Formats: sequence, C-alpha cells, structure tokens
Amino acid sequence: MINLSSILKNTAIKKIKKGEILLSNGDLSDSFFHVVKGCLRSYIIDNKGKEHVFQFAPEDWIISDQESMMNNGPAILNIDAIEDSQIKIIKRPSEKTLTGLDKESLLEMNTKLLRRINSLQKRIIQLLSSSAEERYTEFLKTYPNLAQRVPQKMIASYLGITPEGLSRVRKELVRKK
Amino acid sequence: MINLSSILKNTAIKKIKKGEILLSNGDLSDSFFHVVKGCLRSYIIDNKGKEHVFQFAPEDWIISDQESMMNNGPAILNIDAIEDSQIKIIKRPSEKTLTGLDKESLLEMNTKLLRRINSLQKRIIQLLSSSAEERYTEFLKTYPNLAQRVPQKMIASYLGITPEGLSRVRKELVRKK
DNA sequence: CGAGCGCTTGATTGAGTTCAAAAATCGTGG
DNA sequence: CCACGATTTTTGAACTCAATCAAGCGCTCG
Repeated sequence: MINLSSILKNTAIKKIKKGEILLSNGDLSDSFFHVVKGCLRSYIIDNKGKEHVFQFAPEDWIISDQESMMNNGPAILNIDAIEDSQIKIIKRPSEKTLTGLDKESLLEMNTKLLRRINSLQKRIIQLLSSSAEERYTEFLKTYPNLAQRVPQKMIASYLGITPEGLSRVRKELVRKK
Repeated sequence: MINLSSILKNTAIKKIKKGEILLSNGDLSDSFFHVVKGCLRSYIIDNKGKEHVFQFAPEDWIISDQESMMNNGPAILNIDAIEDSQIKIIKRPSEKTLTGLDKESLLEMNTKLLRRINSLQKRIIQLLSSSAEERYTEFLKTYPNLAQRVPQKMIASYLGITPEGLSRVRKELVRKK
C-alpha cells in the first residue's frame, strides 16, 4: 500500500527561478506543487486581459489547478514563482495509483480537501461582506510576513482592488495608528 | 464495509416547512443536508447585521457548514428552507464510521470534494473579476430556473449587490434583448 | 548609470449604494 | 375566495467608494 507522506518524503526537490512559469492556462496538468522554500502564486487572466491572483503559496503550502487535475482538462489557472523557490512536484494519483493508496492516505486527503473548502468559504464570505481595508488586514493574518515579500500589486490583485487602492488603504491604516 | 450510496438510500426523508431553520450560527452541527425536493440556503450575518447568502441548495444539492462539520466547532453559517422541502439528514461520519467506509466511498467523497472546491474557486474568481451584470448571468447558468423560485433580494445577496442593484441589472438585460 | 518597473498621490469618473416613495406581489384570516 | 396589511420589487435622485487616468518619485538590475 502506498502512503502519502512517504510519497512526499521520497520526492526530489526541484529548484525554480523567480519568474519561472510552471503552468499556463490551457496546459494539461496532472501534478500539484508542494512548496519547500520560496513562494509560488496562481492567477487567471480575465477576458479583459487583467490578472487576478487566486492564491499565494509560501513555504509548506500546496498549489495546483484543481480544474485541470480533476477533469484531466486544460488548466484555467497560471502558476509561476514569485521568488526563487524549491518545490516538490507530486503527480496526481491516477485511477490506478489512487486506488493503490491506503485508506489512511485517503482519509488524510479528505481532511486536507475539507480544510481547503473551509478557507475558500472564508474568502468568499469576506469578498461578499468586507471592505477593502478589512480584507487587507485579514490577508495580513492569513499570510504573516508575506506582505513584505510579495509586490503590492499582486496583493492588490488578490484582494480584488487596484494597486492604487491598496496604496491608499495602507496609508489610511498608518494614519489610524 | 459501509457504502455511501447505501447510507443515502436508507436515510429517511424529512419534510421541512418554508422558513424553517435547520442550523443557526453558533450551533454545533455534525450533519449535512441532502435536498430531495424544494430548496435550502446557507447564509451569514456579518458584523453590521447584514445577511449574505453563501449557497443555494435546490434538488440534489448538498448543504452544510463545513467549519462546524470539520472542527466540531460552532457553526458560522445559518441554514434554512426557502421552500417547503424534503431532505435527508446525513450524520457526519465520525472517526469510527469514516474508517468504516469502504475505499470506494472514500474515493467518491474525494471526487465530490474536488468538485466543490472547483465551484468555490469559480465563484471567487468571479467576485474578483466580474461586474454585477456578469455575475448575474453566470448565476442564471449555475442555478437554472432558480431565479423564478427564490426572492430577488436573496439572489442579490448571493451576488454581493443590493436588491435595488439587481433590479437595475435585470432591467438593463431586458433592454439589451 | 540609465531605463523601466513599482509605488504614491492628485483629479476625475463611474458602477453601485443609499434613501425615499410608489407599484406589485404575497400571505393570512375572515 | 376575497381583502387588506406586509413584504418585495421597482424607480428616481443624490451620493460614495473605489477605479481610472495621469504624473512624479525612487529603486533595482541589467
């Protein structure tokens, strides 16, 4: 029987340069990326050509295009490196290897997926009910220190506001203190 | 070995009156609801006292508070019936019963969770990148005919706009045709 | 060391909100 | 089944938050 954490342990670390693209919209992908060091991000380009950061993945986060993974279809998201990074590339368990996983691992996957659903749920509720300022302070909690590592325009994009907007929110927060 | 679909098959149908509350913020919940007929909804009340619809669940949808289910903690969401409904209440598999599930069922759960993640992902991207009008037309696709069944103010809430805003979007769409 | 990118700041615009009030629809009791 | 009060939807007018446009400053990295 195969075991998830043993897969992770035995996977080789790959070194990625800042700016390197790991997945482009339209690609087929059967892998997800486990970040050991550095930081990746996933994003889409909308029909007006605008970039929207969907997720950041600093140390110990996992990132992938669920759509592509699931359906074996073309990826919606793009994934690239924001910093020089070290990652482990995990091939999606195929029908075969998935069935080959032990029950322990399946349960573990279930838990992780539920956690993910949870965080997505929180983000939606936030987008529905919080102002730009509230979302930014929430971001600071979710990703500690990341604000210092990532360009502000990407954070703005993640929050659903413009870089100028974020600049003003930050100014306002400083003023309040 | 226990099997998911057999659980579903053997669960009794419960009849719910329109307006009935199945879960309130703060409750402990270890169940999810499978809608056989009618329509449920989940929503939160934000710190300004405003309602935000998180999800609709017409026929064949499943609805629950993931947060509470997962952590065994107090629910964030409220769930109630928008129409007279018939539902099946499924107790969350405990450690024990979960381990008792057969591998087939675990795989099935995995697939369902991935599908859910997928749809949440789409909603986030939409909230980040689409106008009120675009979000409404997307809603019409996601929930066919539901626009005729649920009050507009709830749809507005789901879209993250005011009832007045939605009324104007609809007017505009009619004009365009 | 210069060109370009990222951040800030100001001025203007615009999508969507708020407030108010009328019109339409719903639901309940007689 | 009707009637009447309550709720929902629509419409109008004023307003607001954040977007866009534009310009200037400061770094960095090539």
